[in-house]
Amino acid sequence: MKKKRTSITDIANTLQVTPSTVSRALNGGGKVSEKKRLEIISLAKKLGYRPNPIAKSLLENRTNTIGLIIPEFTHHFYSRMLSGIESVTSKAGYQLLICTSNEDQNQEIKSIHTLLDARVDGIIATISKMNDKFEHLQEVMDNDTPLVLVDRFSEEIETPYVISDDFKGAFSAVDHLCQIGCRKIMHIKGPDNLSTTFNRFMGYKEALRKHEIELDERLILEGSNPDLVEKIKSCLENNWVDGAFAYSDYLAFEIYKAASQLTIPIPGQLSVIGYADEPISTYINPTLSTVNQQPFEMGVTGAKYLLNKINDPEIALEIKNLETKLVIRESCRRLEG
Amino acid sequence: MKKKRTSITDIANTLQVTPSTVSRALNGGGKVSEKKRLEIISLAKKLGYRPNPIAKSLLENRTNTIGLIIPEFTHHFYSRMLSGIESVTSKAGYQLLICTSNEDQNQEIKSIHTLLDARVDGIIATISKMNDKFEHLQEVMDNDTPLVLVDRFSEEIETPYVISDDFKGAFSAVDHLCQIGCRKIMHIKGPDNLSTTFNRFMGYKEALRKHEIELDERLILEGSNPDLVEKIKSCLENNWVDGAFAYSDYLAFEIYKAASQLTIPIPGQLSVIGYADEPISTYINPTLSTVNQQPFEMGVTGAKYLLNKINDPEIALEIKNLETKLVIRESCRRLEG
DNA sequence: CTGTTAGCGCTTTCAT
DNA sequence: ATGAAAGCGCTAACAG
Repeated sequence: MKKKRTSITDIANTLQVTPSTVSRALNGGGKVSEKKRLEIISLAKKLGYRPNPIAKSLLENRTNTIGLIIPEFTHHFYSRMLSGIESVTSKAGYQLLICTSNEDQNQEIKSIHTLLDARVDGIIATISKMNDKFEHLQEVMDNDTPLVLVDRFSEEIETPYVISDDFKGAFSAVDHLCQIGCRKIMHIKGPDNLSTTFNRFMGYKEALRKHEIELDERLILEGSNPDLVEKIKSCLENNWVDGAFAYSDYLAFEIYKAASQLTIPIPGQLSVIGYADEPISTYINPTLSTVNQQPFEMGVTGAKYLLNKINDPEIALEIKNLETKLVIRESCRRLEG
Repeated sequence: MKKKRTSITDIANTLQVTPSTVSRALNGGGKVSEKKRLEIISLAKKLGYRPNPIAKSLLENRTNTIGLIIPEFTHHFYSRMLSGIESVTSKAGYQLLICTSNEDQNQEIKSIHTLLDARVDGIIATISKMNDKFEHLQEVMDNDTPLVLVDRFSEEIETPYVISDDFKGAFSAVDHLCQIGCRKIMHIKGPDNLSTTFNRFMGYKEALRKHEIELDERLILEGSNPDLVEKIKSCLENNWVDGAFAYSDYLAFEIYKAASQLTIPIPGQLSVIGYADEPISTYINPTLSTVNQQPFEMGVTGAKYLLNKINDPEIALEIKNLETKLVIRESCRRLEG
């Protein structure tokens, strides 16, 4: 059985005073005679007294806890975001209650209820890929629990967001490819239904438009395609491609595989840019150019905003579109001739 | 301001019964007339009643919360471990309160107190690299809060552990190098003070002994050395080396760099094995042989043990030494001639 | 079957 | 300056 911790009443009893007095002495606030104050404080220290935040929570209707829902832990992106969030919340004296959704909306709904039940003071969440229900998020808002959504955006739910400017990020990548002379630029799309997939595709198209390159439907591939590598190879073999922009660094790596199988040199014949600046991009050969989304900053920004909203619920609703950074590495080179 | 949630008393009042009755109706236990029971349940549903776990915690002196301390989020190893832990705890209806130590013992101490204050039902922790104080862990045990230490071991603290069998893991790696004909095997050590560093080094030595290879001090390098790559190069240049075992996959990658600078082919002239099976090992070229520590399993095992201990504090103290798996990839090849 | 009472640890009036 | 009392939401022991 868990040992009973010393409570304010224990101190009160041994000192022949009331709990109220002890509470006042410990919290500095009220008036207590200097003598008693010192007595109480020293006994508290001796007994290793630590206030029970649960009792306080019950009283104050706040828990000093932030709930967090992320799809999973293992992508570097989320780890970094988590670090960013943690760095802010821990400094502010908040604890983190973390749930994962595994990209499953039902689990997301369950997690929301868990967090709501736990009476967290606020929630930071990344909605799962497949999403068609929004009542649970509405529930959070109806409950006046501050909510900040990060990374993924949905038209359906009106709440503060911290997202990455995928449109500009993709645009800058493809714009770069064009500037170094690519004219036949492949794009590998991300999962359906994701705002990020859509926006990166839009950025791609806009960059082509700017450079007056006509969109070639044959060069738009679905990342979820089971024989993606074969599809890529067929594009490469037919010499349809001199540049590629992928939805993620992992999908860019698939391009590497295809190119390697056909012994097409990167960046000699093909320049490639990925997305997210995952660690993989610095390990593969040649090192991969990519778009950094600043996930740590995203976490920091989201957490700070949430804390502000907790302290001032009337704070203006904001949608922060974080700048991305184009990181050029070995996988891009100006086309000769 | 946060909206007041409907409480058991609210239901009691509107239905002209007492809170006890409502409690009984909702919890199934006691005897309540069928009629009232249905009335209460339906009203509870209508009002969206959700029990307040905080009140229950106060009463029962348990929180259904597990505290977790890890060095950081971004290493794949910890992410996987975290996933393993989460998969168990969430299924068992426990929440996770997560703190990071950033490998700083003072932060670790602070985190322990945070978790203890939060009255978590148990703690899973990976102690930080530099550690010379142990009172905080003792405090946890004195407080009768079940504690399981994972990944890193310390003689100083007697509690259940779930660790990876680093000795055997290292042994199997170096044994393999010997079997494919390596006789001059370099080792790059991990951080001082870490049980894992020590044990992997021991495994290395034992494998050499088994194959009657004399230890060559010149081939033992410190991973923390700022000009590690230069040191490695000097070993390679002098032709002292035909195999290498590194404390981590990242350190193994340093060997790749050195070899690449000297255009020494891997695995043609040099076989390399890393440790941990981090994602990097499948991305680099050639793909890196390594020792998989099964971090997910480690998390699962630690969490299960902790839950058992929470339910039965008298459970026998155990030190689980998880098996590792040698993963052979392209970076190893039998030496010709 | 249902109400009363008490209490988990703490804070906050309101008296004294 | 201090004590008494009430209450946060819930459960459990005890009376009816």
